[in-house]
Amino acid sequence: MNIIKQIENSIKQVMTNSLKSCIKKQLLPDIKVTEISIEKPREKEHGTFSCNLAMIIVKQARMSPKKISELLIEQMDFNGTYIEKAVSAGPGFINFFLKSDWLYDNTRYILDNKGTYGQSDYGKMQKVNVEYVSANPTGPLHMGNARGGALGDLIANVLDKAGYDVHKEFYINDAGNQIDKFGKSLEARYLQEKLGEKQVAFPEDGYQGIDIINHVKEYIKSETTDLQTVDEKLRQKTLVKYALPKNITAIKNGLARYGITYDLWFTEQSLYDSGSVDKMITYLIDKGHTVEYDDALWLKGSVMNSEKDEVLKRSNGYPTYFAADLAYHYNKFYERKFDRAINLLGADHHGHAIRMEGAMEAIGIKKEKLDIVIFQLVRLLRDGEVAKMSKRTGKAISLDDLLDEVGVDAARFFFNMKQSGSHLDFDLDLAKKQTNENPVFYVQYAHARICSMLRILEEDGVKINNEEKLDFSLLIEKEEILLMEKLAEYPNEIVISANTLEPSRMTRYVHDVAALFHSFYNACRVRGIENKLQQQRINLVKATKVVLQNSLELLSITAPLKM
RNA sequence: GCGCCCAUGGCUCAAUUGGAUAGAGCGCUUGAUUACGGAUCAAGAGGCUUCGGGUUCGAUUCCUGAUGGGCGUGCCA
Repeated sequence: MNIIKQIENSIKQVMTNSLKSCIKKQLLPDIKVTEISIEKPREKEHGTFSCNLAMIIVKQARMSPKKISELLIEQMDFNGTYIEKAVSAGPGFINFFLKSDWLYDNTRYILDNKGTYGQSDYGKMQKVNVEYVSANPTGPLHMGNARGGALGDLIANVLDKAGYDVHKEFYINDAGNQIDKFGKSLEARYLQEKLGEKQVAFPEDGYQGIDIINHVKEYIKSETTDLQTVDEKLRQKTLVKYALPKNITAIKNGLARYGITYDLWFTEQSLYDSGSVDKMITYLIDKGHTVEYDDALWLKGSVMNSEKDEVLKRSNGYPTYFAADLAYHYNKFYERKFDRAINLLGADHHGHAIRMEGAMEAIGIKKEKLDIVIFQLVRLLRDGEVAKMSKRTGKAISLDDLLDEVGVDAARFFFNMKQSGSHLDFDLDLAKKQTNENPVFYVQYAHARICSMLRILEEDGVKINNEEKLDFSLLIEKEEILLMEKLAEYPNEIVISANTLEPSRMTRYVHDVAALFHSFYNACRVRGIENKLQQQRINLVKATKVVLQNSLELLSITAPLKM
């Protein structure tokens, strides 16, 4: 149940009926309305919900919005709703004030449902494929992957709770050019180990990372056959076959530590093995979407709204990453029948994203079915300065380094504090601080405080499991009402996040819940008060705990019992 | 050059996707505990939403121009 949506619908119904009645009584001309929108006003004095219908139909009604709103209100019938009154305000808004029952009912609902509170059927079990991180397996995970991971995982979680059938996927780029490069880099390091560093040139565009050298050293320790004498191709292939699975395992372990697991690790190579890439290319040729020049096969720019053509098959006969990615998307939509696909990409890939979106129609997929979420790049800050290198390893800071330094909870929270479109400065010092400056601790403290409160009450001999007939009618303090209102917003926050694919609002939401709880805590005592009120407050505290737990779980952040 | 993204108090970000008096956190100032965890709370100061022009009942939001920044513009992925 999503009580906000439910009430919005009931208000829409009231508005529609009232409009009909106005027209019937010829108070208003026959007005056509396509969509009535209900909003949540910023100001408390403007009610719990408001509607701007009167202002929208000004032209059709040929009347002042103020007058229209008054007519509409006169014809309203609130029977069977939570509405207490409707008031015309400002330029012509109609503000709705609700009876407190809606909050009491919802709080009861939270305790009846606990872990499933927040779940809705908004998505109607549409099959959605969410692909994120998909890091190059030629090296360790970097900060872009870390942000994409936290964001993608939260998007997947939010869609799941909003009632979509979500599949989480990692696309392993284990074919093509960069694997060649990986092999050549390994080979060069191998020969350098064997013959001396100066004797063998390292490829100009090779992978410089120390992890390549480590792979080779380990390989030499365990090697049975000396690769110096074998054929170049076989040597590279052998080294790749040794090192690539190790890298993939490291990525899997790193992400698992980060709290991310996938339904499927899809390999690019499988698209070649099954002939899907060739089929894709043939299909595009048949459709007349391609053109040949400079010994290469190109996808026409015109079919993807681009000025430039895009290479599908290189002059050396190898298909490009772009061709494989088209085959991959064909696979998602046609072979696995997803209704929707969501890809997360760093801003450094937005060129690819635009071309992919453009090319969807060319392979027979409606472009609305593919959502590419571009997130801006990350800067790490330490002592107010940009931090590029890890202090410990001297290399670029990897996900593992970050988790060692600030922990999973802080990383997950910080990467989701900002909208994907904005650049993100990750303050390492702040993430480590165990003070009120750090929002993660603020939120977790609220949860720990609730736990310790309930523990103490129990030690006092107070019954804290009194959920048979839940009554909240004594909760009338401002702090109690505000807290209950915030708890009621939870399911809708999830729906909005799923809808916009912008779930950073969830970190703000959980922070708000914590803040309102702390206010409540300071204003309303629970311990040592009259029994009836005490029971109601205990149950409010427990409902708060449920919402904190659920939203922290959504973010993959722990909800500590004490700190 | 062209394309995409961004610009909001000192700092980091919001603004229900076009709504009412632009909100939070940090920092700053003042105050609160013989009581459930002071890792908390209450209050205050701080804004020409980068700058022009346009669209309309109404613009931080949409269009357009300028300025400043990030990224892209490969037979890389």
